[in-house]
Amino acid sequence: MSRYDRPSLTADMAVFAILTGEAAEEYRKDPEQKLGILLIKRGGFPYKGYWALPGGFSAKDENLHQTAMRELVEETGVDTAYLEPFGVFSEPGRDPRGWVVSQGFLALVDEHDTKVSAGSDAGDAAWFKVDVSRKELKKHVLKTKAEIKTKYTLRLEHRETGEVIEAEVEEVKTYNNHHETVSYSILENGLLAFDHAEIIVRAFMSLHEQAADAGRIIFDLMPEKFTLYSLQDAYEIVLGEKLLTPNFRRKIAPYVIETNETITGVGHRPAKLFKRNLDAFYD
Amino acid sequence: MSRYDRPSLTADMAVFAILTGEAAEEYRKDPEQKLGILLIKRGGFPYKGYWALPGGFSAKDENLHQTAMRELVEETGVDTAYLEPFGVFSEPGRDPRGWVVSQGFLALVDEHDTKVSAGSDAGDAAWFKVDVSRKELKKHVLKTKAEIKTKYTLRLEHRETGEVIEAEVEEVKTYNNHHETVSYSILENGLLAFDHAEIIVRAFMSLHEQAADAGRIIFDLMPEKFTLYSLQDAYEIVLGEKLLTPNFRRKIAPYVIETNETITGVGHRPAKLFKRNLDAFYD
DNA sequence: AAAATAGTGTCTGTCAGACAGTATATC
DNA sequence: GATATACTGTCTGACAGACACTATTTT
Repeated sequence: MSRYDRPSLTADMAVFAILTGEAAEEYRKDPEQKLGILLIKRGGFPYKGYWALPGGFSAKDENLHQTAMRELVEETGVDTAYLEPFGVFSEPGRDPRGWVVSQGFLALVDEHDTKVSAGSDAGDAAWFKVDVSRKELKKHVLKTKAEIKTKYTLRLEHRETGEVIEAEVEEVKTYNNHHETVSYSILENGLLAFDHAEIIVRAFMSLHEQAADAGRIIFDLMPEKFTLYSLQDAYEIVLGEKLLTPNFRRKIAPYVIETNETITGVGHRPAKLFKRNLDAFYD
Repeated sequence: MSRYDRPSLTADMAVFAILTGEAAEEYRKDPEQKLGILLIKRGGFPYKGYWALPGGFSAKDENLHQTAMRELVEETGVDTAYLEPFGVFSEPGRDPRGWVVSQGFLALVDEHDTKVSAGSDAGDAAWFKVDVSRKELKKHVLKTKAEIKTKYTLRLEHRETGEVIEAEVEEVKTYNNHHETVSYSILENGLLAFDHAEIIVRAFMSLHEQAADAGRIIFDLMPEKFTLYSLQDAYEIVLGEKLLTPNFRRKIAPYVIETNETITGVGHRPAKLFKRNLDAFYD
């Protein structure tokens, strides 16, 4: 055993939340909601001054899920989030300090539960609005081999300062003898540390995919009580497309229960508040 | 950095294939097909004489996918398999030799491409027929918390010797404040080394899930040319249920192309051979 | 002809997509 | 009453489930 080198092991977390915009300018319109991700400005080398995902080293006496949970509590104060591993990042050279292998975690939280206070003291943790756009670059198909390149452009905007980070990640799907292989490479890092541009893109893809499949994962981004429109908005943000209200409501009806409360102070007819129907979540 | 302990890192592979049974006794019936997994009898301590998944340590200059591919070639001779990471195993104490973290890979191969020769010399690598049965144990639902326990019974049968290994793994899904957490524990190891009972069960679950969703993953278990019935059989084996032939064919029609060959020597009307329709796989 | 598998046509109910319409709060 | 959002009813077409039927080869 000891003749093998050993890597350091870390858990990196893509913490997503729905960010509610500031009160709208147009006096009666609803505030815009966006998908947000939590990033931390690095204070030390390497990548000093760059933005990175929250995360940290795993200790010998804990599993990686515990590592991630521990870091999440430290960074956000949240202790009951949806937390799920979505990929391992082990490319040689991904960390200039040496051999570091990272487990990526997808964490979904309700922003209001976090203690990442808005505009906190020069704080090094901040919410960024996330936009991921996808562009198929080329299909290259031969007899027994095919290659499809897709470019993902990641745009992050600092919620308070407006600072913008842009990064590009390329996905290559190779079909060799009908077997699919996927690989990623970073084309442009922007001000993101390490390979975190790739981790963020893949975390978003994982979120998107799960939302498209079962959908229920979106509830983990919502507060305890919510309106059906804010829920629909969350779906639309993650799926990247508009949904038709009647159809959406028909689909999620089994998963929600009406309360007898409504929202207030909105300048138009107030919406009813709903909560999750727990029973429907237990398959 | 150096003040942290470091784990050893390994890739463990659940190599699945469809095993075609011996010629049937009843003179004209088709041979039965089963799902098979490749296991290796451990020659050294710990767990000497127990069966384990093929796998090995990752080296500093390769990523985990390369580690897995390297091991797969060594063990089976196959170099173009479907190979996909499905989970990380990092529970403290999972390996008595120390801190070992393992990335689990799902590998799907066509058995006929492998060099794990049937009944090879006291060989320490062997195909086992796999059966996983699932039993929901209990639902325990309170106001803000729920717990669902499910027991998975794994039954492995050595293809040549008939040796049977039985293991049991318990899955606990906890819903706390509406957030799902899943954890696994091994109830009964049988003659399986380390936590490989859990890895095998979760690999099977991953295969099952992907087959139920998109379905196309099943093609990775098939040879280049196949009959629609053998394809349906593979689906049925992985999904664990019978399918209706006309509906199945309607569903997979876009993914296959008819050749003008047929199988021969079957004692009844021979079936046409089909191959994959590559174009349909490129989303 | 019997056995066994190969393969097709079509009815039906469910459900997602689309759209038209009604309701109710604030300003 | 104007504005803005809240909420509902129903038509339609696509598609999965079910089943009845025909076809073709070997023994």
